[in-house]
Amino acid sequence: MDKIVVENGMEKCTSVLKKCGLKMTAPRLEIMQYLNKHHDHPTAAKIYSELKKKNPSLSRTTVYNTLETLAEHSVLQVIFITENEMRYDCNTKMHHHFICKSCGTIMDIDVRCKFLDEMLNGEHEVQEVHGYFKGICAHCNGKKGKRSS
Amino acid sequence: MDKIVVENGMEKCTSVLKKCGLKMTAPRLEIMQYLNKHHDHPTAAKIYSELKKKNPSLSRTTVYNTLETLAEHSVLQVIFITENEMRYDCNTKMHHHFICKSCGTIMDIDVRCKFLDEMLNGEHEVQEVHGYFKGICAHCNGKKGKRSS
DNA sequence: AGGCTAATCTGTAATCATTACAAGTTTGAA
DNA sequence: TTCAAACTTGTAATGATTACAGATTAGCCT
Repeated sequence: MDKIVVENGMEKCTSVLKKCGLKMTAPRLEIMQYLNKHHDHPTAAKIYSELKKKNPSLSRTTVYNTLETLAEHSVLQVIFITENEMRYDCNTKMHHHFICKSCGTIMDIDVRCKFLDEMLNGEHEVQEVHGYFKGICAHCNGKKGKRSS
Repeated sequence: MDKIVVENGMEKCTSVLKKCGLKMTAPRLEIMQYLNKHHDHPTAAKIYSELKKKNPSLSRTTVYNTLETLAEHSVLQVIFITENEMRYDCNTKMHHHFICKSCGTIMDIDVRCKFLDEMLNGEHEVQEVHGYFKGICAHCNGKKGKRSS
């Protein structure tokens, strides 16, 4: 495998791995970097095919293993918004998503509704909040709305 | 296949099918009835295995086809809250779900947040809203909360 | 710097939910 | 009753994900 090259901006990734007690490996750094650069909530297949180009020895299994490991350490979030495939998001704050049924863009939506605190705290112990919306985004609607990265 | 038996409470199902321009068949009635009776958001596999007991000629494919057809006609809703499997809900009103990480119970949660109208209307065209929460339900927490069916 | 060991990576094969397809069956209308 | 379209059925295919076992490596220790 290629030697690990610490590119600009990769320091954050290495410190995250150290904090988690995980070894610093090329696949991990590459996957973390990819997710930091691409906020389009890619699938494992997309990540694999993109990274495979630069690192042909990369294994599909490694991508799955790495994503699972990083998710376990809360370095990234798994979301289910399209059928039968996991998507990954390095934004680990509680937030919702909006998928455009026309172009497929998946956007983050910050949501902080009172109902969560009011209705659920004290009764259920909420540990994760996920939400998703489907429709046609402003961009596809021809309106002036801007599309997220 | 067995003759279609219109049991008590099945009239609603037959009228729904008629309204949708769908033919009245045993699998459809059985699946609709099952979902009307069981609000635990079953998977296709669960529905299949349960209905197979009474109707051994039932095909897995039929269950999938029927669920897809009914979803297309908005007779039921597909939700993704557990990994890699679809779950079905005959409650077609916009609502969210809460899954207990301990017992697996999936509960409906009515949500009507202003943010939807305020933040999205006029820019994105929202057609579907889904949301889900994960945590430990009141029942598993030993609190007095009641569990939905 | 060199050696060691647990952690990690890799490729192949298995799993599991879902879908495709083609042939047989049935509903509902004429 | 007849018929065509709609529907059901079983088998085979698909595609994402996981299991597994052997090869490799990061990071600690000396």
